[in-house]
Amino acid sequence: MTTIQRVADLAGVSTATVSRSLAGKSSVSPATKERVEAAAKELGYVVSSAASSLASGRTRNIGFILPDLDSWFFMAVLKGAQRMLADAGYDVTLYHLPAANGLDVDEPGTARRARLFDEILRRQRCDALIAVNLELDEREREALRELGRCLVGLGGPVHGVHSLGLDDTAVAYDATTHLLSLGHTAIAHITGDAEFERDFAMPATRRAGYESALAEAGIESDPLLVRTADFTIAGAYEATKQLLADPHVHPTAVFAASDEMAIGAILAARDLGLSVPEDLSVMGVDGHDLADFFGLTTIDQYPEQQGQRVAELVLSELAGEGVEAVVERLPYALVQRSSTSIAPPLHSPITP
Amino acid sequence: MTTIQRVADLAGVSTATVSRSLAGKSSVSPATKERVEAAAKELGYVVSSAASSLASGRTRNIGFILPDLDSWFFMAVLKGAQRMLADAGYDVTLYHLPAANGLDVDEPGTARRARLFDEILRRQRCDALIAVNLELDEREREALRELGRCLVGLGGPVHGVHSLGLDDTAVAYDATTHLLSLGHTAIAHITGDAEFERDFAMPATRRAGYESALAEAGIESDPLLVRTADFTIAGAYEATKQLLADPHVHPTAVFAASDEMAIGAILAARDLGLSVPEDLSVMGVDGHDLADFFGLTTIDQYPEQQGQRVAELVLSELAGEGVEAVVERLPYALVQRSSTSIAPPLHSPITP
DNA sequence: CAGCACCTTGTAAGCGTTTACATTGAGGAG
DNA sequence: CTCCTCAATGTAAACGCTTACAAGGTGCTG
Repeated sequence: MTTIQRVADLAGVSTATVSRSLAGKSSVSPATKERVEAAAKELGYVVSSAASSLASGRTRNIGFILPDLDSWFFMAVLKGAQRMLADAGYDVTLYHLPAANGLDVDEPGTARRARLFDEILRRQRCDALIAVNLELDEREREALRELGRCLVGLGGPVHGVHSLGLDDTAVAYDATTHLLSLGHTAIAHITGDAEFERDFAMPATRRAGYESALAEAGIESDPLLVRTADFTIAGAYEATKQLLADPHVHPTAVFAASDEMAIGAILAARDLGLSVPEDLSVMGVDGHDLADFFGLTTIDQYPEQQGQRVAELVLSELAGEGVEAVVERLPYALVQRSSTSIAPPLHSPITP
Repeated sequence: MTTIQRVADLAGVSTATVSRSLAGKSSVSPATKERVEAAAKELGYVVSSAASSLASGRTRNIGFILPDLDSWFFMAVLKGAQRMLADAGYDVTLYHLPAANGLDVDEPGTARRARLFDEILRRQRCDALIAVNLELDEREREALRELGRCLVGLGGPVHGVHSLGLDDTAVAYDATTHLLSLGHTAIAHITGDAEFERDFAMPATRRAGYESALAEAGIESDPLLVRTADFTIAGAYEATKQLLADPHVHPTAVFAASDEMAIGAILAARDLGLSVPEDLSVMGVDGHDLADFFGLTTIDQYPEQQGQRVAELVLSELAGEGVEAVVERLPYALVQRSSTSIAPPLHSPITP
């Protein structure tokens, strides 16, 4: 182990000067700094993060808490954040927060969740926490507050904390309005099931946006046109099949709450012999890698940039720059591709 | 901050005893242990990881190095590993290792890569490293060796290091043999481009397995039947379209090197008006979440279990149990679904 | 030329644990 | 009863760095 003492000896200065030098503090003469750097390089010296953390109270590590490791969206966000943080010299430690489904308190997921708040995060391994899409109960919120760490939420409106998020109502409103402007009136909505997704207010919010756009257009919203599924291709595929097979409704457009769901909808339509967009327009939300491939019209929310942005925010807060905005709305944009077009003349899409 | 001293005071013992107690060392009387635990709980004491690391040299943190954050496969592996490690009390820190494409040395990716080896990993933040699918050059290998940390590779055969991996030749051989056994003789192969994927020996290995199976069946392999693309749905989609449009070849089956590629192949076939499996059998490798949805016959390599397994290995090595196997072959299994069936009578699939 | 301000550097006191070693006391063997 | 062993605990020295504070110089001002 090459310690700071060795570097100090080689450079002929004290360890304090080495520390200051390497930390880029101003009060070191250029000549000394150069000598120190040369010595450090020669010895291949790198600070020990444990010692540094213990002495300074800073870890140069950011915790990234997310509800799922196998969702495309979260990974895109993580990617953006990781890159920015790494470039700033921060490591990223991953914490998986299983949904607390509230049903079964003794269930392992709940125990894991409690453990995260009671032990893991309290080990002081992180300077700051980024929490994606999570809704906390009061006890958990309190636990985080006690940590006294910088905490910023992305997506889920973490109460009383800096957070970034889409204006989900506006997003859904805009998407629906796009379909309305194409002449669609029977617009279905595929979204997540609010019951199951306790950690996740988004489905309800998006649905509200969808309904308000309809209302504004003077269209009464039909509960039969709203279907729920989990946020997967397969889930939406099933939901869409059922929707399209239902003789009581004849949607000419589907607004899905995520791109993966929208892809499921497209595949379902195809398998029922419907053409997209001739028989059915489909749009999603996200800006998924595959959106282009499927020609999917979508509301792009630039997930990778979201990650970057949240990282920036954390970095500037750590740098002591007072960040005022407690809630920041993220940008989004409608990207028009080939999965939406003007409404076909009214007919039952199942029997062309 | 509630320190160990406070706990010691409250329990009426020395800090040494508290430390021993909480670490579960044997030489503490049950009565004392109980008192210490009660005190710790009352004060909500949790050890400071920095102090503990500095004193003990152990970090309780594992580094997970991977070439990509947006590949389904890596995330599945990560998920399995993260869960197992978290349950063992370890945190997981993510390191992104951009491919060193060798072309442009000054390119930022290369700089980032160098930095990872020269600085980041040397900060001693991890007790062990798990490296997924990466090929190192000599300098990098040396850098890792110098770390003196436990290192295990998954996938990419990290030279001279414990590693887990599929027998890619056997996998491809078995897949191809499956198609042969269904009567196919014109079997195409969609795989990664070995040139571009410098960090990735797998495409070549799988291709070898594919060819050896053909050879064993007395079939001469036709270079026109082998197409390359990046490992994405979209890439394979294009490659498959070109393959199927090529008048010189008439494949009745496609073996794709990954499930995502296989899905691309299925979608391409559909878009050309071919039915899967009637006109074209398709199979992949991985065990993708979506394989079931697409009825994809595949060789499941249980990525999540791979993550668990690699985590287990690391944990037992850290526990000091001498692990002997330097290379461990991972299990896999053919899962037959509806995307493969017996070969159709010979004809050009493009003009039925 | 004294006095002052400021820049650079060194000194040394932590930071909160772990752990080698010393100490104490109890129980068992002889 | 003495001596030895061993279990349980305490003492105190690291662990490798950061940083408040002190000290020494330099150059300027008046």
